[in-house]
Amino acid sequence: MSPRSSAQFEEMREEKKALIMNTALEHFSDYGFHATTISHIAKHAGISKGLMYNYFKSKEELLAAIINRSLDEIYRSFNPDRDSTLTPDEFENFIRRIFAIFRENRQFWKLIYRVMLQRGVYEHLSDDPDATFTVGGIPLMEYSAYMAKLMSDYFIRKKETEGPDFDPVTEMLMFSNTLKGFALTYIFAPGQYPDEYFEKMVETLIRKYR
Amino acid sequence: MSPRSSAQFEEMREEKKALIMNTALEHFSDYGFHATTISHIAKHAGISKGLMYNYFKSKEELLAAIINRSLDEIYRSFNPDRDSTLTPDEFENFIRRIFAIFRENRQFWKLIYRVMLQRGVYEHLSDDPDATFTVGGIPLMEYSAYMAKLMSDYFIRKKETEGPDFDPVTEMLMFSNTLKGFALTYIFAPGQYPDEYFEKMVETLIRKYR
DNA sequence: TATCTTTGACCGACCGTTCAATCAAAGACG
DNA sequence: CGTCTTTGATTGAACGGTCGGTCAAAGATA
Repeated sequence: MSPRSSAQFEEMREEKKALIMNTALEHFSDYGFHATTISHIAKHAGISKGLMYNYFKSKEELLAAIINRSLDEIYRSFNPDRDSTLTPDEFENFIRRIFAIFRENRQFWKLIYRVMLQRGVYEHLSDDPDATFTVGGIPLMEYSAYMAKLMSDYFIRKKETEGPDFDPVTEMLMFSNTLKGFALTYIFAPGQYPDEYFEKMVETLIRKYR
Repeated sequence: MSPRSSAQFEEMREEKKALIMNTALEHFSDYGFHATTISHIAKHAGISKGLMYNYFKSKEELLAAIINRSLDEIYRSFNPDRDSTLTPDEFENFIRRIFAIFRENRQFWKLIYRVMLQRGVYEHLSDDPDATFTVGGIPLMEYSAYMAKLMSDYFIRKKETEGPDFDPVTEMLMFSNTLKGFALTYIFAPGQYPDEYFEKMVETLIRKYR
């Protein structure tokens, strides 16, 4: 370690890593993990194949780095009150944030859908202790469970104001799967409907499930 | 072509093709197209690698054959009145059939989700004129467009009975994306909820959108 | 024997990964 | 300032391995 290598050199290194990660994200999310070759990523990033391995020790570590970076980005922009229950206003805000996150990180979500749905890739990543995904320091699985609980509690509490005909489980499943369906359309076929439709859908979701 | 090869030999050949296709479907849908090797399929089908090429002239032709077979199966079990409009009863029946089709052809739908969402694989298949998918003789795209029209008309007609507050476009998008979300859950995480929940969801969908 | 089916060794292509060699830039020295 | 040394980023040929696909030959059948 030479003394000059501290500040600005580290920064340049991070910039280059980011360039590689952006290029790789584009390719992974469009073509999938297996179909994307290191050579393609390198060529599109404007560097040689070998240099890739000065920044990431394997193709899989590159993938893990991309996922972790995006998870952190998302976490920073989306942090509903923890240790608290969801108010209707917070619930409404949650729906809006979710759609915003899909809009701002579309490529990442494409990647996630493909990788998570691809048996083998995700399992292999899970086996590697260095690649355990975290969201704001919390293991991803734990974080998901917490969010699910928050949501579930919200619907259970709604029963008190909505009357005895209200089935919280059914309503929550309807809500979450509708969201899932819109996410899929929005991520993989954003041009299928005009943008106004998606905005309208947000309002409809809020009206129906808030 | 030997003279005796007509009836029963052709039948045996079709049986073996079916065996290969079933095995391949299992592997493609679980691991994806690229990650599945011809050798694995052959081994699991109990034949040699070389013999695969007596039945299918390439890995991609094998994939195309599987997709076409399943499309035909589905078409035969699911043929709502053509050249006609959808009545509420037919609409209800449509929802039930959709879920039944997802249940009966789960592996095929896993394959479809993965292949269709994977840029490159589908494009390559589309380029091959021999691999143009058809449903009951009709090109897949044409068939999809027809079904979408049928559905769209149904919601437009509903406006007459539901009053002026009813927005057919919004309602149809809510419906179709909810269905999409449930399909995704049902296909990729069928164990996430007990079977009764899915049955309940069918009834809820019918109640809300019929 | 003649014909058809089936095999698995084999091929060229391409994959992810490695590493010896290169080179521009920054420090050290005078 | 000019010259020599050191550094670490960068390259691309090369490697071991695996893939989809081929084909000569052995097996099965009649």
